[in-house]
Amino acid sequence: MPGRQSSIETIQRELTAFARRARHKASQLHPDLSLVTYSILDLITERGGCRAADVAAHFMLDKSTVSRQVTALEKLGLLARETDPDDQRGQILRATEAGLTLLRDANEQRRLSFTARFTDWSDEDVARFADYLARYGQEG
Amino acid sequence: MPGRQSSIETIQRELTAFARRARHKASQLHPDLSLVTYSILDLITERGGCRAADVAAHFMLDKSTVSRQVTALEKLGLLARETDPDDQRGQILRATEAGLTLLRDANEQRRLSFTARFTDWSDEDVARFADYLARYGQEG
DNA sequence: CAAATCCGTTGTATAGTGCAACAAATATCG
DNA sequence: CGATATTTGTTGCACTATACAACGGATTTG
Repeated sequence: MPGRQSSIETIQRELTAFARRARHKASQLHPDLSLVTYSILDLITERGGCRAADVAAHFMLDKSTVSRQVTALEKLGLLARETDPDDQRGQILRATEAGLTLLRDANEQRRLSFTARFTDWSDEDVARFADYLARYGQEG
Repeated sequence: MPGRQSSIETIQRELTAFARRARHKASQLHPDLSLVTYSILDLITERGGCRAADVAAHFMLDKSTVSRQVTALEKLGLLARETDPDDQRGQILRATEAGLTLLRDANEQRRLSFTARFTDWSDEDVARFADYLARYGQEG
């Protein structure tokens, strides 16, 4: 029996290892979208349009960082901004058609890559693993 | 019933979210060691001394990156290099006493931080989560 | 209305990273 | 054995992601 403390160490080690590799893999998976731009595009799409400040808060990024990433996405034609009619300070960010297409494609490639990793796993194990991760993510 | 595909999407999303935040948190946790330098110090200690090429391979980093991180760790007095007597091209990297002390301290802080996150979890759930993560990490 | 606050941009600095070129040591093969 | 290839690490260069600070415009608050 491994014991709780040793299990926690395993979790820590494995999650850290994953984090270290994530950017590398993300860029390999889809060269046009970094982990961050992908995440931004995904968030604003999921929310049906949101503001840069929301993105910054959600990802714990500085607003200047978000501003630059958004500018980059806009230059690539993947995202459009419009001034919020209710508050002229803010902008509402939305993915363009091209952005949505790319996002769908990126999601699909990521899905395939992840799916390949779970070929040996039973449906039950996949479901439980997902539950644990969701629970972990929620608590922090 | 969520279904296998949707579980895989959850896993993907949660792991991605974790990766995004990991560096940020790591630097908050211990300002002297970044996620990468911490990982390098940990690896060479766990292996009882190893070479820069091994580090690069293990973390999928370019050798130049490792070279610079190792230089930085050496300048901080956390790590020492000695030429490998069996192969004068290579160097054997080892943590110094100061490096070991800092590593132990960083590990302890990380342990506390992780432990706090699992206060609501049963021992069984923690153990299963660790098993899943280890299994996931092994297959890639 | 004046002051404080919020939103986004831009200037500046830093860390992390990869690629390419290189030098030295070692391995391989004719 | 000797020429060539490979491995190991360093350095120059470029680029991305990031934070912090200063700013200008818009809105809220007192």
